[in-house]
Amino acid sequence: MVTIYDIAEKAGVSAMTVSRVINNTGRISDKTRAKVKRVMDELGYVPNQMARSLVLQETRLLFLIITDITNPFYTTLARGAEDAARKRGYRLLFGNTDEDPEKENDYIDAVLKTRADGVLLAPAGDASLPHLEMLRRHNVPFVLLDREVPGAESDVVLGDSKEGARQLVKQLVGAGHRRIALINGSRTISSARERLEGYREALKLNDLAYDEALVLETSFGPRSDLTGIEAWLDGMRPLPTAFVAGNNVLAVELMRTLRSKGLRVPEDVSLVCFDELASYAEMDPFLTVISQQAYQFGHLGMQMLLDRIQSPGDPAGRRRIVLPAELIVRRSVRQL
Amino acid sequence: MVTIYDIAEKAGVSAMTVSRVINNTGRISDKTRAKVKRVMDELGYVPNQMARSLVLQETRLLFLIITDITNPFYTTLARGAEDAARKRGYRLLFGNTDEDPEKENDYIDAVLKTRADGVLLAPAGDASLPHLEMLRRHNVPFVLLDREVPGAESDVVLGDSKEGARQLVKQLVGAGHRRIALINGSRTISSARERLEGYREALKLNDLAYDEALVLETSFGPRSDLTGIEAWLDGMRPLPTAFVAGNNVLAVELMRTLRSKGLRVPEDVSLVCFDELASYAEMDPFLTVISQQAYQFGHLGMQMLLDRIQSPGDPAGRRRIVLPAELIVRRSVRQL
DNA sequence: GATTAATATGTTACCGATAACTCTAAAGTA
DNA sequence: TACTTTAGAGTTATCGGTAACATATTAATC
Repeated sequence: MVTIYDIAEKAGVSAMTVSRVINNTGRISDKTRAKVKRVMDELGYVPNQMARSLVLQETRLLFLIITDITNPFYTTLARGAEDAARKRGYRLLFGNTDEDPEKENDYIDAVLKTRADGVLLAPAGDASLPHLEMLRRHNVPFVLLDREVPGAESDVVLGDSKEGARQLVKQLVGAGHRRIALINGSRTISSARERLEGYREALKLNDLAYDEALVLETSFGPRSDLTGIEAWLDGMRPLPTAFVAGNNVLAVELMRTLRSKGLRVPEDVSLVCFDELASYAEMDPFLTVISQQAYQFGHLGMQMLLDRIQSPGDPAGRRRIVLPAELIVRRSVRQL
Repeated sequence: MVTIYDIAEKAGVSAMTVSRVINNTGRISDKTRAKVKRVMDELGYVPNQMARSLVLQETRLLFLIITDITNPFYTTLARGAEDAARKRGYRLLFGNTDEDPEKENDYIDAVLKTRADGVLLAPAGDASLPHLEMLRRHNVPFVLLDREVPGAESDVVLGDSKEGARQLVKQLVGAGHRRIALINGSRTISSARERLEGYREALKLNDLAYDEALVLETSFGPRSDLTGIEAWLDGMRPLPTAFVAGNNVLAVELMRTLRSKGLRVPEDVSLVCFDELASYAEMDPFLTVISQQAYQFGHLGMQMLLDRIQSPGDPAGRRRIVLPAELIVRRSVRQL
């Protein structure tokens, strides 16, 4: 590997002069600068970022840790985060946890070892608290995305899950449904709790009883973790006329299972959910959903993070952004 | 930040002893080891990866550079690559180029600056050649995914695009179609060329004339780059009875445009394409596709890369893996 | 022409780790 | 007992950069 010392020797100057040319600092005569640059080109010099970071105590590296890289909500979010990071000269490392606190722990470890300047994290769940404490202990700024962690007073960008759930239920009730089921993620995840609560509130508001049998708590994905849907369906008699799914992955799995039982949506049962399925859903817009501004989650979150990083002394308290939920009515609800 | 020197001082040993405890090298008495470990825990020590890499000349960091992070083909591929990398103790950095050679150049630059141990690259196109030469010049092992670059003798994992295109056309011809259009990615991309060629071969084999007007060359995505579909459709008289799309993004865009013109698939026109749309496509399997083993692209590619990295002296020539194309027949082709 | 100021460059120390070598004391050997 | 091993540590140099200070020119000022 070519180093500044190689350049320095060949150009007949000191290493410091080369460093100055690279960083455009200090004063350098045009002649020297030209000579150094020529030698750099000749030898194909590329600065060693590690050596730089070591002395500068700054890596310009950020981590984005998400729970499911195949979920379009998160990839869209990732794009938003990446755009914002690039714009301000930071590089972004992605991590994928599959909602597994173990894997998340591995990534937190990587963050610390790498001395990343900050972290954008969609936490696996409440069990992420020790990880956040770890980050705080090591003074690594972080912003949570999509989910809160009780006990961690952190910056966070959330969707309005409770209101979203209310709207979905309201939509169903408006279409005449009275037996409405909910398939949801784990209660260890704040957004799942909020969605359940919104669902219950909306039921109460419409004088519908809450029936535990109509609620399935499973996982937000990835799909291999989704179990028990079939048994749940078989256990409900009579079958609900409508379903609310806590996210896109659940909606898909539920729909697949319904189909395997010969049940069609919306002819036989109605279905609404959180999140768009994919950009491909636009091909044949079908599901009535609460659409979340995935890109904004990443973009705003990244901006908050960079603000924290670039003004570390700023005493400003915790920042909490709640993005509104938008109901998009399509064709998956049948009017009873 | 806590360093080995802090540990050393507090434990009353030298920094080297601490290093030995961390890496489990050399000889250390149980007593000393225990003492050092205790101090490490107390102070919450985390090794500085950069300092380590600097002296070891190895980062255990790999880059995966893909062209579209919102395309499920690539996210599935990414998962395959990540799994393989984790298993062997490497960390993975993702980059997203949007098929833009400029952005790709930025990432190649990042690879070099970071001194990553290797790169897995889905090249933006033939214009990526200088980037590959750059990597070679700096002795960074790399493996290409999904696309070849003429002039670069590199390891590569490909799909059998030509055969895939042949099968798609054959399927259409078998259903009675004789006026078959192709919407494809840029000819600067090897897989687009192969798909075009397979399309032409299959036409010839079935005594159908090749008509340039029936072929649109646009982009494999992201969607904002897709233009000219509507004008192309309007220019074809009569309209083809069937379409082949060069990938999933194109299929979606085409379908959306067709729908906006009041044309339904398959009632009015038939459509087949490369790649699954998303895992969500399984919800309501509809499109007849050539399904590629996206996970395997990433997994095998990563294994090849790690093999290269871990036996650098190995003189073995270029390795080229071609994964077979599998036709999955569903409901998007109408029998004429 | 001597002094001061500005410009251009060099020297040294350090960031946080590890390799290679050295040293010391206790154990083993003849 | 004298000599060799060996276990368990320490010292020093180095990886590739940059900050801070020092120095040598050249130009400006009186």
